[in-house]
Amino acid sequence: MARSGRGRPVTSVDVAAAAGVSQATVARCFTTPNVVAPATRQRIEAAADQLGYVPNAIARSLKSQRTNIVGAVVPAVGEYWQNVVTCFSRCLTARGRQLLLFSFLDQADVDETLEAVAQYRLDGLILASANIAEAQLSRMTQTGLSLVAFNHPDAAGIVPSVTVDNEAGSAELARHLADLGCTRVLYVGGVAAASTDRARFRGAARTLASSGATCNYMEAGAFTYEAGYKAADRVSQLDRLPHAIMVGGDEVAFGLLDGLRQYGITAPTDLLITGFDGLPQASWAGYDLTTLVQPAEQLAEHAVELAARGADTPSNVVTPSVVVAGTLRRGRTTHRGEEPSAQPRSRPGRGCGARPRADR
Amino acid sequence: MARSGRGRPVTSVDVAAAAGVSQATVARCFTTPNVVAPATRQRIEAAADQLGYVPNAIARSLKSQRTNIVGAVVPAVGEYWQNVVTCFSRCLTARGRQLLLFSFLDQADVDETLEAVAQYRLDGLILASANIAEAQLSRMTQTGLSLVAFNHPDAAGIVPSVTVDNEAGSAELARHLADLGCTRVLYVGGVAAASTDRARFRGAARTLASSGATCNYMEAGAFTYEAGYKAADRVSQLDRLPHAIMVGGDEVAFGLLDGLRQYGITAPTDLLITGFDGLPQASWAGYDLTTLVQPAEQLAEHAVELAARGADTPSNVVTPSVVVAGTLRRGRTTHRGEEPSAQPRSRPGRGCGARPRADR
DNA sequence: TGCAAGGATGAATACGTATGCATAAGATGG
DNA sequence: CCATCTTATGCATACGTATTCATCCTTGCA
Repeated sequence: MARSGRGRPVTSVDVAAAAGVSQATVARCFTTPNVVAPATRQRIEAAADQLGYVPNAIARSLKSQRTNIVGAVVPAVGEYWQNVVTCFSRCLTARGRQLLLFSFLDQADVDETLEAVAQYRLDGLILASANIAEAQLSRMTQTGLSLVAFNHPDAAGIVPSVTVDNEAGSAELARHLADLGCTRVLYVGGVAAASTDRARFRGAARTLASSGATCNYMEAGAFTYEAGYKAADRVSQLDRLPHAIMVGGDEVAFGLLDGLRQYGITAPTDLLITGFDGLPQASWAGYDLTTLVQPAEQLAEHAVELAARGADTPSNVVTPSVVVAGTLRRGRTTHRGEEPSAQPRSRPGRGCGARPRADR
Repeated sequence: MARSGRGRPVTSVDVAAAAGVSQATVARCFTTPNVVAPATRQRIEAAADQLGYVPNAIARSLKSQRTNIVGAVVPAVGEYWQNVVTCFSRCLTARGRQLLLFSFLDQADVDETLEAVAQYRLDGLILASANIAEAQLSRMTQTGLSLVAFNHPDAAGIVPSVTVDNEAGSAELARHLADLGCTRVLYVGGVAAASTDRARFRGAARTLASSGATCNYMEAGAFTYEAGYKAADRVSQLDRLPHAIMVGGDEVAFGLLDGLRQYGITAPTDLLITGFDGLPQASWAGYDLTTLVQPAEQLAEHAVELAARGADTPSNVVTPSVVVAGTLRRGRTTHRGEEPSAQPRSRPGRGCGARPRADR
């Protein structure tokens, strides 16, 4: 963005003048280079280089009606979300798009945020939160930009949605516990109102019931470490400890583990513990948590794909919903028998899980 | 972004027609409402509401030459950065601006990224990385957009810079150790080439030397958990264990702690350990690490302030550099004497530290 | 009643690029 | 050698808003 002689930023007009061609040719040189003669192109590129010309994406967006920007509305709290944001950014950068990020603390801020979002004519918008109101979703559908709900199973019918298979994943964890002989299980959820939380509990309860095991529900109140830490108080006051505790999120599980330790309760000695998400820390030797690893990179890829697609595709195609299976990670917290292995496995690439295979 | 009758998105012209006024008046109604007559304004607002008109920020930006968007180039890895990004987003949203995020894995991608950045005429750009080349910084200075270096002490002379006081913070940690009687200290840095790493080691070495203590340097190789975990191998092979290990970053310290435990070495029994950054996990009961808490929110506030300011201010003012003091957090890892306190202090708001005071 | 001042609005233009249409020059074929 | 087709380029316009200038109407005051 060098300045031209008169202090104005350099535009394609300046380059055109310097190269002795019309502005239109300069524009073509940067969008469809193959339609301009090699000799001319060289002259233009030389002039552009010398003047320090940088195409103006704002003007380009105004004319072409596409910004090449995808927005993401994401909760401000939690390791899980921070990881997801990073994946979004990487996926978008990889396909030459930019990420406009909105992170909100309070659910109430979302309305305001969405209003601000609408002003920028984004190519797509990823709504990443398990408790955006369905009414709000329907309203956004009207606006014509391609929405994608991330990690919000209940939105599947309304807008294109991308989630891990919460119910199946939770069922897998439950089966793992049942196989280990657990018959009394406690499910510690994050926020009961979250659709992810409900789906995970459903999967656990269903599987355990079919094995003749019981599964009570307790709400931690948030998907945070502190919530888990505090939940430990209530757990310790139970008449009898359950055989196992399934926790709705890894971060909550960490808090619960640390909290229970204050009461002299440890896993796997006194009870077994599982998490959900597969955060990097789950692989850390300090916790070594059994959990369901979300293929974050793969999920992000799908979300970005759907969000960016909307820019080109007409809206007559049906809204697809993607559900990806997670992977069970067995850690020390459900490891009955000998002592923990001496060397925990190396941490799997920031918890991003398996990369999407090229052939499918 | 509802569509008008002919399928085109609704523009201020449509609203003007519906309200029986000119487009100019509609525009004024959304930018300087007080100059339009109350009655007219009401008519316009009604028409806008009914048509579902949303102002087009792209067009607005093209005309007004300011996008209201601030960019941030941030490393894709590490809890520390994820936390900072969240703070950026919050600060920007609070002042009605948006965050365009670029997260890079490989340092080599930065060049490419910066090129893409330049196309969007951002109001400001925050470069958050301790090892962006100085040559690159100088080059960016030419472009006229207001740059801010975040967490890159060495950039202070070239562009406006915002950092925690690395040297003083590290000195404070060192003094803490010296007071506890440590005379042989090992400094485990993340990346020796990073200017933050150098500043922190400088502060430690200087302070310890003046107390008659020694301070050797060891490079972990990265600011990650794994790097710390692997560094534990080398530490265990030392002839004599140091009295204390100062680690250049909390995440590295977590890895080191877990790694050392494999060798039966624990803190504070066998040696003392300090970190740097003040990540949320440092307060978790599982680690309870002594560290220097970076006032992330306050730092982000300053960075955003400087970046956003550039949009209005002429560039004749000198480039200021902000250095904010961190806060010492004493944890169990340097706690000589009785057993750990029963109830660790509650986690301080996502490690954002003290909020900026209103009165100063 | 007449005139000046001020307030509200409209007409016109600019921001920087992309693109349809027209045109000129060269290439190809009969 | 002319007709036709292809290729490269220029002209003009549109994208949607902000803003300057001019105009008209209202109001206050003499």
